[in-house]
Amino acid sequence: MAKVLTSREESYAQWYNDLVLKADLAENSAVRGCMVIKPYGYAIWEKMQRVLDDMFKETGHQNAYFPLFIPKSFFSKEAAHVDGFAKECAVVTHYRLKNDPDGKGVIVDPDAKLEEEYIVRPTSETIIWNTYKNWIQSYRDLPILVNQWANVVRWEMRTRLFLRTAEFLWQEGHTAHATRQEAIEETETMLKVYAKFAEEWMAMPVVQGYKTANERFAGALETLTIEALMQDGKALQSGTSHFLGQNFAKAFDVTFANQDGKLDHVWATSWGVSTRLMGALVMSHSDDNGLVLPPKLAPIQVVIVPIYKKAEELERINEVVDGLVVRLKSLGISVKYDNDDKRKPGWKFAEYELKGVPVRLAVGPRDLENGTMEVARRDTLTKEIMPLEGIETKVQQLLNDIQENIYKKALDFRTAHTTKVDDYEEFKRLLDEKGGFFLCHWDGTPETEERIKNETKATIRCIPMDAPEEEGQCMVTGKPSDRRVLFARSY
RNA sequence: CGGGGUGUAGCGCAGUCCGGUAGCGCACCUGGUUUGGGACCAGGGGGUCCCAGGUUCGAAUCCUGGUACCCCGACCA
Repeated sequence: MAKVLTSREESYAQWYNDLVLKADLAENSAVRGCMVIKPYGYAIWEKMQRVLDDMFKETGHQNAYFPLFIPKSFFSKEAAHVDGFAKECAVVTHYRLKNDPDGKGVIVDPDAKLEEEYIVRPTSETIIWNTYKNWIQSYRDLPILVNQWANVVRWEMRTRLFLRTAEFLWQEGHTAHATRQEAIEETETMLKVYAKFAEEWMAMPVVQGYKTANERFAGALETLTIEALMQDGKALQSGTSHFLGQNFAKAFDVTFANQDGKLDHVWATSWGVSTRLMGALVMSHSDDNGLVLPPKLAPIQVVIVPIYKKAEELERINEVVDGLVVRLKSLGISVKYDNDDKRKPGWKFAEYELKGVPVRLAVGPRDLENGTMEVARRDTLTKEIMPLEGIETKVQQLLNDIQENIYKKALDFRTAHTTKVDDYEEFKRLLDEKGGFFLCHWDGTPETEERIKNETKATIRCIPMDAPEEEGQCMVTGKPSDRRVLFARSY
């Protein structure tokens, strides 16, 4: 087969880029740092959205929509929040263009300068809390459980398709609660939703944990995260859920009367996942032949390719396949019958492999004679001949097997690349030689964390939720530590 | 924002050192033979050589300035 991708070994970054482009997921646009998500890539995102949206609804949330533009003054009300985002905000200063008096084209009309500039939202906490202020008077108005699907803009220095783009699509949940406890529970619930989505739909194992103070969201008291391990041994933060305490309520003066009639500030959370998940999906499972998609998120789960010489043969194949398509669809399987005469079987095989279609069925004259089909699975690249009779249930089972298998494969990889290390020199050595996750003792100080980051480029991805208590000594300072934390180099 | 690289047909590239009027592969169009892992043969169409200025009889090629994108770093989801 013609190699269309750079191999992972040759250059992981180039492989990723080639794959996103060649599998028709996305491409760079005329706008610096902004991508075009192509129909096939967007179809995957839509599946992600649908599943997540259902999960949000099941946990009691409703969707709403807030403005793209945020008055600069709103933005600056929460000090930590400003610090976190100020350096990467796009700003709208004018509202009109006019013809260039000196010639061709248009210029910004200097007479149309805005009284107050708008920030293009990098996240919506400020506009939302300014709004919630009007929605909340009493404990009876709480909780507010709202999510929005939106685009946001963060003017990044360096961008990579899906992993970091100047504009990206995401969802942001913003909730308001009467008690601290309830808000904390919400934060945890939503992290669990993300973890479940990552593992059961994306087939991507994640570590759930707490961010250290350094890595926390700007304005949060606690940030929970799911961290996934990519095939090149780097971590990818794949979703975050923040306990915001009363910070935004105080900044925007959002109070409510509790059951005792006393005024209190509202407790807040926010949580989000973005199109970055697309990058995570690509880097979790794919190989040098192309994309490998989990069946549960694949836009096309089964593709059927006819093999024929004459038009009469195709007609006979069509008859057989048409019935099968109906049976597969009735099982809820998304199937594409590609009997396009302009492409040949070999071309189609390669194309659907590149695009990560989990199962491919091929039917030719031999199969018509024998009452069989050739069944090929993308994850293992294996093929077998199966009887046509009852093949739809076999295919359904196969899709489940593939979903499980790629999860297991990713989990095995993570297990093999998660190392307990107690010695700092060994940590540095293994970080270069092996990569992956490292479980190490840390003295809990931002200074030590910073030092490790500067010296090794590894950061604390999280303090895992399930980390067992374990007496130990910080690998750098030797000071006491009561549990191991998760280190890695990351995207 | 620093370092490196690249802009030539829809895509991938050669040609640039050493100036002479643009080429290869894929894709596309026509016809035929093909079709169980990216088919083959024959014919054909397609270019402001990133932009602007300069040098020259003549610039894809040399000079000056600009611009866009990619990769590596610092910053971040």
